[in-house]
Amino acid sequence: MTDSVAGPPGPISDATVARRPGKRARLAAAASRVLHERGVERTTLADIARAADVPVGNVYYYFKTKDELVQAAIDAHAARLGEMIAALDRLRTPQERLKALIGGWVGQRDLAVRYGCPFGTLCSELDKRADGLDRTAAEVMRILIDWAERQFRSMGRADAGELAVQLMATYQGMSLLTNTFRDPEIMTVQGRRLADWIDSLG
Amino acid sequence: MTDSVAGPPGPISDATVARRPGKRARLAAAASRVLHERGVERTTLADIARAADVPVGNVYYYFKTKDELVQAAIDAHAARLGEMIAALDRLRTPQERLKALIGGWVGQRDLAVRYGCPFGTLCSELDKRADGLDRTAAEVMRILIDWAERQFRSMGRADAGELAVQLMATYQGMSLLTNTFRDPEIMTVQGRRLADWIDSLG
Amino acid sequence: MTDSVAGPPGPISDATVARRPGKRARLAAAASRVLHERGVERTTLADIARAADVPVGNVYYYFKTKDELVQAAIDAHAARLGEMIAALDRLRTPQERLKALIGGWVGQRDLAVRYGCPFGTLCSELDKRADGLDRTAAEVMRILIDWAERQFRSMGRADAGELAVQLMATYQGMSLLTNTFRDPEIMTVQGRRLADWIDSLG
Amino acid sequence: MTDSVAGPPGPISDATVARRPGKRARLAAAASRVLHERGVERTTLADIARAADVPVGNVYYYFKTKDELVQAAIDAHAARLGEMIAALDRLRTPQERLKALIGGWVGQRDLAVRYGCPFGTLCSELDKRADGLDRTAAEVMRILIDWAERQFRSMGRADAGELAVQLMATYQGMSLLTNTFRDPEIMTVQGRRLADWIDSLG
DNA sequence: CATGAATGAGGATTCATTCAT
DNA sequence: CATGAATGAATCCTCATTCAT
Repeated sequence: MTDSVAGPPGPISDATVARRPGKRARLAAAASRVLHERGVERTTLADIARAADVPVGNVYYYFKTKDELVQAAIDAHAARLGEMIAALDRLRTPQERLKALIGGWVGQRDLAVRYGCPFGTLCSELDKRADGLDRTAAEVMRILIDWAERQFRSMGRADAGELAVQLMATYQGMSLLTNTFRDPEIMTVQGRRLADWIDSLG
Repeated sequence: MTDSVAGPPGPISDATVARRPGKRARLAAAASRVLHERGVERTTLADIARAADVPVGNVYYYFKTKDELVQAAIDAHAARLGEMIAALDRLRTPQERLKALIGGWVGQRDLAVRYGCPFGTLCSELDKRADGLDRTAAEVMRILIDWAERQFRSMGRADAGELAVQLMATYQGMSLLTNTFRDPEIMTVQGRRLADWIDSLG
Repeated sequence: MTDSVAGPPGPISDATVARRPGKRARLAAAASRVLHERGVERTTLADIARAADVPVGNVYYYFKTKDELVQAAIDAHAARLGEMIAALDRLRTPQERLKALIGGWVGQRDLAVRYGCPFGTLCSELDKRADGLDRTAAEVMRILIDWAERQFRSMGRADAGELAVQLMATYQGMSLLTNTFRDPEIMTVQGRRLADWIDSLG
Repeated sequence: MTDSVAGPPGPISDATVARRPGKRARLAAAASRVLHERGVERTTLADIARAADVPVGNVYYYFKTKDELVQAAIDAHAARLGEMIAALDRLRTPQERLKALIGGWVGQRDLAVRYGCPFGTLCSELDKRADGLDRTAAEVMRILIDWAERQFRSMGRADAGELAVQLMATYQGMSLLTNTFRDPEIMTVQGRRLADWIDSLG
């Protein structure tokens, strides 16, 4: 999953990397950002190429279709998610970890105001497409829910699965409302309520 | 707001309605449905015309642009929302009303599985567009939040506003997850949790 | 030629005229004006119908095609031209008549600034069309040139025909430049030069 | 001004020109010709593409809108005008230069018969459009008037400006009448009269 | 006669994808 | 490997003209 955002296809030699450092990664990163900002359907390949400072015709050397670029963006999200989880796991208690997660969400409230949750909006749009990208996106979403479930479980909650879904649902919903009403306060207030809720679970 | 889904343009006489019963309304209804199913960007005017069984060229007699059709779909949502609220208001206590609202959401879980919340996905997509449709959609979303706030207030809650946002956010998020994971159980389970939460508020 | 702007088709009874006084004439007048302002190709039947305050569907009772409306506008020009010539003919000398003609042109300079010569722009556009309307327009243009030729002839000029063409050409050209540069002064200055030229011819 | 008819977009290298010799220029030339023949409004992009032997979809690689194609046609006129003026300036006296200009007009009388003055008809049509193309066209028209004014001034005429406008107006008008009456003789006769007039100015 | 409504043939424009060098 | 250029299928929208009542 992280492989596909690492380098060009084929045997990765130092020479290749030296010649074109991270052109593929740049495209994946640009795709991730632009797809969030403009939405999947409104984003053209030219948009992504421009954002990555890669000539349009060259994009197809790295990604054969637009779908593959979307897939790369999903993978980029997965990679970032992995890093985030690794960082959270360094904290002591599950409560701390969950509240740190929530804190991260609230910290990104300005992005939510403008474009909503980077991954939620993606899932929402991908559902309308015939390709199987929505399944891949679901898998990535599942990673975080499973992680949260583990936290709730280690807090001794028998309904850990339901709590994890509730946490993620509330986050997705508050991101959507924050975006709809262009109001960062929604993130702040609901984030605080979520943290209190975590504390109340014992 | 209901006007635009009622009849053809110009003065609406009985004769007119008798001659062409609800072609405009049919288009608005079709727009509402198809936009939900396929998403705003992927829906073509031909799609809507076909769904309403109206020749493509004729659509423009009723709606001058695609945007106006989207607006009509928003208005249709607003109208349905108005009816729903009127029905809910016939119930005795705010708790009953809120739980009836939640029950309605859960009852529509199969739709959520396939396409997500009809209005949330619309808001999410409209945000990416330059036109002002997202503002109109926000107003409609506001209506239900304000209604919920009134219920919480009449339950004596000082934090009624925050509770209303939380309720709506959770609904939006659980719809999104239901859609993403194609799992109606999410609606059932989270709906039950929401109802319990209402009861717990006293 | 004037007949076609007078009344509805079929036997013209007083009753008919009384019922719908000048609806056809109103359409012809509106066509004449709007075609000048917007140009033939950019003018829609709806534009003309609106300007004449006649329902769109009703236009076809009076004019079966857009071409017929253009023809009616040409006829309206011819009618006005006839009246103008009749008025000019009441003046004493050919010099007076020609200079009155020029004075009339200069008096309409604000219209020329905005839209050019009503008839010249029409001739110019009609030439690009496959229909025979350009021939009709040419006939109308010929009327005024012939009239001018008669004036020059009665001034004793053997080259009356050439002078008439020169007069009309200069008028058409100064109208075009006035319109292109949006400068009414061009009409005033060149009008004065034309008048001086008339005087210089003896 | 000549730039836009020179080559494809982006930095113009010899290699580029070698690879695709003048496709953009071909489109501009085709636009210039077809717009004159059919008029701006009646010319479709497909017409121009066909005349340039370029696939329709490819036109947009060179010109983002139809307006840009019109602009390119204007620029092509400006370029030709520049060449013509350069050639005229090689003649000895202003009288010779002006009469050579008139001679050129008369030499193109067959084109005038069929379609009118290439630039005058353009100015006439562009005036009806909301875009700013009419202003650009006016600038090009101004170039020739200013040049003529310089000739009249170097002939010692204090009213050089008025004379220049008169010259251009007469040309525009005689082109229009030539086109309207489909009579090349008008160009010949009025051209001779213009030449005589130049001589009479001393 | 009157008129709101219907119809379908274009026309401009966009864009994912492919190709030639 | 790189890249400007090419391609054609869609899509939104307009409008003259016709129709039903």
